[in-house]
Formats: sequence, C-alpha cells, structure tokens
Amino acid sequence: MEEEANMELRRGPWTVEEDLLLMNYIANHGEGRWNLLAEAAGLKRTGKSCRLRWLNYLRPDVRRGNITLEEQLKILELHYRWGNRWSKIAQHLPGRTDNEIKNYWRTRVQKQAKQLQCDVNSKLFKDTMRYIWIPRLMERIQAQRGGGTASLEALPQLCGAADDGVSQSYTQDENSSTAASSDSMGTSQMSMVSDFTAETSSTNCYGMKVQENSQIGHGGYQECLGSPYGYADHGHGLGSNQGGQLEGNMWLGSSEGSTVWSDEDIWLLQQHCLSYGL
DNA sequence: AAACACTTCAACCGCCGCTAG
DNA sequence: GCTAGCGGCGGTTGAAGTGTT
Repeated sequence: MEEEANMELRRGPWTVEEDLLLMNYIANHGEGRWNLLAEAAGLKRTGKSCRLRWLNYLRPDVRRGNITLEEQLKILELHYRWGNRWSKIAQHLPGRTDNEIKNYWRTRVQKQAKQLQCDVNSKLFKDTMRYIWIPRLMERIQAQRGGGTASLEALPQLCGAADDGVSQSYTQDENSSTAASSDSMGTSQMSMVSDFTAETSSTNCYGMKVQENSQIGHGGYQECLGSPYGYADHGHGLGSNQGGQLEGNMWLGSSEGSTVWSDEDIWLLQQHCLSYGL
C-alpha cells in the first residue's frame, strides 16, 4: 500500500505546472505542514520535496545569481567560525540558501583545498584562507568600491575574529535565543561587509518579486567566481608544477596572462606550504 | 562539428531532534 | 516514558550546461 503511494510520487526536476501549483497554494494558505500541503495542493511530491523546492527556488526573497565578493568573504569568515553549518551561515546571507552556500563551498572552496593538497579543515588551508584569501578578497572589494580604506582598516579585526574569537563567539551564539541576535562578534564585525551589498528588487522566473544582486561596480562577476582574484587560471599562475599542487589554481593567475599575484605573494604561499611540508 | 572533460547546482537521501498523542 | 510523524540539516548524486581538444 505504502509502496503503491510511493509509486505515484513524482521525482526529479520540477515542472512549471508543479511550481505554479506550489506557489499558488502557499500564496493562499501559507507554508508549513509540508506533507499535508503537498497533498492539498494536488502535488504528487513528498512534503520534503515541496519544502526544498520552495525554500531553495520559489521563495520570493530567494536571491539568485552569482555570489558577490562580500558574500564570499562572509562565507569564508562564517565557515571558519562554524564549519559546515550551512543553514546557520545562510541566515547571515539574506536571500541565500544553505544549499547554494554548500554548493559554493564544495565547488569552489573545496576545490582550492584539493589543489593545495590539503584538507579543507586543516590548519594550512584555514591559514591560507585567513592570511591570503580573505585579505585578497577585501582588497578586491575595496578596489571595486573605487578606493576607500574602511575594509582594509578593519582587516586585522576580521582576522582576529577568525581566530581568538572563534570559540567564544560561537558559544555565545549557541546560547543566544536566535541566530540573528548572536553577533557580538558576528555581524557587528561583518557589517562592514554586508553594508557593501546593495539590493534591488526584481521578479523571479514566475513574475514574483525577488531580490537580486546589485554588484558593486558590477563588472561581470561571472569571471571571478571562486577566486579572490576571480581569474580562471588555465595553467598559468605559478607556472608548471609537477606535483600539481598549485597548477591551475584559480587564485594564482589570470587567464589573460597577467599574473595578479606578486612575487611576494607567491613566495609567501610557497613558504607557507613548505612550512607544512607540502 | 564532435567527442570528451569538467563544472554547476537542483534535487534526493538518510539521519537527527523535536513534539504531539 | 514511548513512539510515530514531521521538519530541518548536511552529505551526496546526477543531469544539464559549458569549455576544451
């Protein structure tokens, strides 16, 4: 009997009709009670599937498009503090879903760790993020804004927060009643980041109002995803590396041939790797 | 133009914690 | 106190899209 019911359940990609059914139902009755909702809306989907579709895709305030530099910075910082607690991290990135952040981390950040041949949770990688990636991101953000000094001035604080404050702020956060209220260390220190992100409103694929990134200084963020410099390195960067350690590393070079890492940067990273015996 | 490799991300799965009965 | 049902979460998968040879 149960099997029979499962046989009827649809799986896989959602159709436009299903999306409309779900949106209309939620517009009229609200969310929650997902199993009942699925049935009442006439959807041959599990409640879980409906919830996921709504939260990750159809929700009006879901923000689509590329992760901005500011968001990347925030993700790095929050992941440093909380680890793979995607939903918690997502709470600090309005309009972004845990799924999206998780995907970003897996496809972009973990890839970098792999190329450095270190574990994404290792000290090496965390230090690399902290001392190299995050500062570079901040420089890029500053550059995008066309100068200004606020972010760079705040850098030591940010790095400090990613270190000494970790356990303390985490504990405070855990004990607070809501995630949003946690941020004696969190959003207060990160506010300089979130302040940069302007938002405009638009409509989603079905004409519902949604939020949309308004890239500061725009400039086609597509090309800079996943890298503090935003260049896809096709074998340039640090040059050939038999070990494959840094070859093709998106952080390290430009597809246009101009290496954005200074010799000093490269030396620092190499020394860092050497100190870990890599 | 075609085949292959790689990347992205929507969706599913399984586990866990909470809660109502 | 026990249990079933549900929602939420993190991990994983695979189809589709994109890039490269």
